[in-house]
Amino acid sequence: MSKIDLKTETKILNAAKKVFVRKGLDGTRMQEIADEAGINKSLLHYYFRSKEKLFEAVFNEAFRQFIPKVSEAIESDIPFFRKIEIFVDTYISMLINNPHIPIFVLHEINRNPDKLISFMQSQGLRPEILLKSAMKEIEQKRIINIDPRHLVINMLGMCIFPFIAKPILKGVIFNNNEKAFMNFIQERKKEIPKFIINSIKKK
Amino acid sequence: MSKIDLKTETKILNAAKKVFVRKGLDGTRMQEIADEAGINKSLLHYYFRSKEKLFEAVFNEAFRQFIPKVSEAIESDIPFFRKIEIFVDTYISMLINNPHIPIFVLHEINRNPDKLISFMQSQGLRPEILLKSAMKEIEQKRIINIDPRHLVINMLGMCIFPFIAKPILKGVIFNNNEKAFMNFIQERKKEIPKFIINSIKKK
DNA sequence: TTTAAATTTGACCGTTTGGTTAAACTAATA
DNA sequence: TATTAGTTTAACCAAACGGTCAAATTTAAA
Repeated sequence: MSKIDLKTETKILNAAKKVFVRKGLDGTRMQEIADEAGINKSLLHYYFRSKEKLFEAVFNEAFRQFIPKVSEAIESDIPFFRKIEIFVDTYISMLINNPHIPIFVLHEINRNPDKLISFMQSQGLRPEILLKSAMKEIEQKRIINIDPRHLVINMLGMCIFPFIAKPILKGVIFNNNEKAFMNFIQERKKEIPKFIINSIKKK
Repeated sequence: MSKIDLKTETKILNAAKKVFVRKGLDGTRMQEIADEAGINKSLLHYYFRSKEKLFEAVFNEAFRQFIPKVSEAIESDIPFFRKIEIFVDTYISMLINNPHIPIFVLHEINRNPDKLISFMQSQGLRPEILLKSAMKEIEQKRIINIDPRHLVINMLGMCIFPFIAKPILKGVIFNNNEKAFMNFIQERKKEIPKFIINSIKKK
């Protein structure tokens, strides 16, 4: 099935994702989604009842991607430092493939925090896994004593921030050289784990 | 001069900032700004010609705040680790007072990256100060060998990220307890420098 | 082939939007 | 007081918006 023969519903979802992620809920015009999908505007309402409903379909998928799925690696019994390396590498790789997801999800979530709560519960979101994994490591005195919540948020911040601030960083530090910036992001797959492990390992 | 007697132009700017920062450029209605300022909508166009112009006035100030002013502390000859402590403490304090600035600036910058470049040049934005300060430290072998760009971005990410992801973190980690979350943010003023210094100090 | 259901279209609608305008009001100057 | 420039208001406008609808077209079952 070639890309041009995709089911209409799929074409709409793809187009909507592209436009919503680029322009946000308010900045998006239904007509623009229709154009992007190469279909009539009425079809949007035929398949999804309203702009809000279409947005939610797109947002839910984006949000699901944004929340790292780490259960497998983290719950296994590989060494803790290796888990950090895997997490960072996996998450940054995902962000490279979906560079606009963070700013999109975080912006919409800040605009409407209420929706988040119910949605998170509907997902099997289990952040305790990461935290508990770190706590066990502290108890066993294999890393220094650090609040695992700070540790996890530090890690997430270092992974995600460059994608949100990309235009600033690219402009200020890399003279708008896209290649140099992306190369820098690749480096971070190794730099971030190194930075974290350096900080929390026992001396 | 009481708050109620502020000049109209100031009232507009305050109201516009409040609404723009909360809802973004597209999500903001001129009428809502007028209501917030307690004036007639036409006055907005009397003082600022268009929505775009009014937005730019608000955005420029927000962006100025977002870019840390650190020249003084960083350029002085206090110890490098102390500089990190001052930077983080100062920046997080500013973010506590303006918690919506990051998501606002970063969202609008991603929507229109072009505007950024010319604007940054008009400002006396000098990121090299921070980078050079770190490089000197490395040359003198007082901290481990680390790319200063990663170091700076790590620091910024850890400071800013919690404010952008606040609804998620607050919901997932703190059961929507605002006080607990804000207390956690206060902790980070000390935790982040500790985390960084731990990572880059020579052993 | 006929028929009926599903899909797609263009024309249309009511509302909301940013923006305009002319008139009213205010305050300072002469 | 008369005049004038600066300020504020209500009424209004054209364009853009999300959404509807009936007709046209396609698809597939009978």
